[in-house]
Amino acid sequence: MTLSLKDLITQALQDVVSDLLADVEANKTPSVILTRPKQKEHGDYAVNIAMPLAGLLKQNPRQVAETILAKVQFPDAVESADIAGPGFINIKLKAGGESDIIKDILNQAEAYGCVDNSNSDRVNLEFISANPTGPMHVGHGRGAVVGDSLANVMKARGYQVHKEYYINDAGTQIGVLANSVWLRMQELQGIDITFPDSAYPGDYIIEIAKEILESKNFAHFEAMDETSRLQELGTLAVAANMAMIRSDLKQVGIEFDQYFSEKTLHESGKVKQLIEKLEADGLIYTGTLPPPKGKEVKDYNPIEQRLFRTTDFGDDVDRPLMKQDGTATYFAADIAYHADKFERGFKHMIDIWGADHGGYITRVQAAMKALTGLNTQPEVLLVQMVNLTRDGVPFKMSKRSGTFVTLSEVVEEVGKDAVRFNFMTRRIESQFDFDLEAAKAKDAENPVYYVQYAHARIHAVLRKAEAEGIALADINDVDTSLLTSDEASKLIKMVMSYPDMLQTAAERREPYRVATYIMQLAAAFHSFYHKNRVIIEDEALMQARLLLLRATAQVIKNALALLGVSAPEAM
RNA sequence: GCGCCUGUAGCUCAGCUGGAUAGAGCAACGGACUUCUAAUCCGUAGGCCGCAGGUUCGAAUCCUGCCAGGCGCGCCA
Repeated sequence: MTLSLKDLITQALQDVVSDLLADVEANKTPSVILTRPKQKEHGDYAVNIAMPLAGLLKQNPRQVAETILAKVQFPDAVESADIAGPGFINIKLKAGGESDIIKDILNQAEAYGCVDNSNSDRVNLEFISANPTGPMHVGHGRGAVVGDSLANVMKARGYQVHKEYYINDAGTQIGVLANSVWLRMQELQGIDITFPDSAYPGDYIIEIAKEILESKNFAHFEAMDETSRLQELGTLAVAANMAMIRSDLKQVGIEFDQYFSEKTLHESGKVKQLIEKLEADGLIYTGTLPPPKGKEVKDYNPIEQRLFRTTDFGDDVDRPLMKQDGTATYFAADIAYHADKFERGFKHMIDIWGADHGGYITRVQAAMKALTGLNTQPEVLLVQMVNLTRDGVPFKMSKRSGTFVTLSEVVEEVGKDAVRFNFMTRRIESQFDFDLEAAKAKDAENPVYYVQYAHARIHAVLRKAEAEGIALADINDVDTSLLTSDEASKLIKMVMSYPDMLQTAAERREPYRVATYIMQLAAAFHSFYHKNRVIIEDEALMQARLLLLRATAQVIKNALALLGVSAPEAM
């Protein structure tokens, strides 16, 4: 891979900076960062390197900038470099200096923006992990879409990403599920039952009960003792729910590399072994936890139990790994799970959790630090809650009441593309207000149509050109330096910045940047479209514009693909 | 009480890890279709960047303290 013009300029400046600092005792050399100025008058690139340097060299910034400019050897494509304001260096490129890049875009096609790096560490990306006790709701959907897009973005930038779904198929909620199904089965047999508040009320439970009764008759379960009956029903119900979840996921275009069952951790003895190891390492002691803060605890009775010294590794309080009845806590299984990932060779783990699990981060990280000695494992991304409204009226989602809105329902109403794109338009740290009616509306409020329209519009122009018998010139014969209008320059800059944007999105785990970028790119195109007619008499300029359009369409398509959104050629 | 997240235009949100005059969309107002898709574009108006201090050449961005909202805080998962 050759260095881009931006890299060459950066390098040229960096060399001078190192040179200047050679005589000065500096702890670290400030790095040169080229930015795109907002104002056009400030040139194509701006560098602020003179400012931090001024302090180290004990000169004023403008003076430093002058020294730098006197020494630097810029590449030929640089037209001029001027000092401005408090000490910025504004760099102006020769006309068309960068426009050849759009040829690269077409040559690279689907690969534009991607890097190949098969030597990179493997990354385990765990997301969604919704309990297999019911269908996924829209809140899960946000995590799902964010996780899948992040995986795509990171893969594009050379990470080896392994997508994993952790199935919480052990624990009390499975017992509740099994019992709920059993009650519905009895009900279906005409037996009079009372359905307690503690059971899952959703209609899908009835569906599962029906399914089970179709494959095995009622007498089979009736004859069993309660424990084994609930065990078998739990297994069947989990399988049914997971099938439903997988189908929901397929509907939004998400597939996992691996579904990992919590139950297998218990059955294989991994959880037990983990506790034994921690005991052997002297990380567990007998103690009593203080009462929880904040809320009134009615009948708090202090219990002496075996506690894991997570506070030694940054946690707020030590954590129990075993319940009073001797079974493992969810936490114990979760550590075993993360330890298992580590053993499978993943030194790098990313977990995407809902905001309601925020309090869980420090203890898992503390536990993994204790087990592996690594400091930053795992990385946890918290996705804030989704607030559902219908025409502005809050819509509660609750599995208990059974009135929750499923992801599947929303996808059916709104469409996969709209759901996926909309969920990506905000940073994960901000809560998402999702209005069902607004999301259903196919109007300008839905940004996905805006960007898809840009793509379709380009293809309309290309179709028109074809219909008029205009042959696309060979890429190498097109003179891109003819693209000098303001709108063209902006559009070129946008398509050029795609790889940088992707890199930032991957490094910072911020896939929403892709969505924001596409909207900006689409805006730059629409603006160009209105001011620059493509199919015109001037053959050379027309070919240049056609090339730019093709490059733009390619970038929109590539970027949308990362978000799992289609790029229609006609709308 | 403690921890995490958030607070930017009437509304929904960006703001490229400290840069130059804080930007979009929606809503409001005014323009642009006999010409490649008006699901679009152009313009006008709209801002104590929650509040108060601090750090420095420079702060929406970093630090501290408040205020407001969300989430969480026993052997639930």
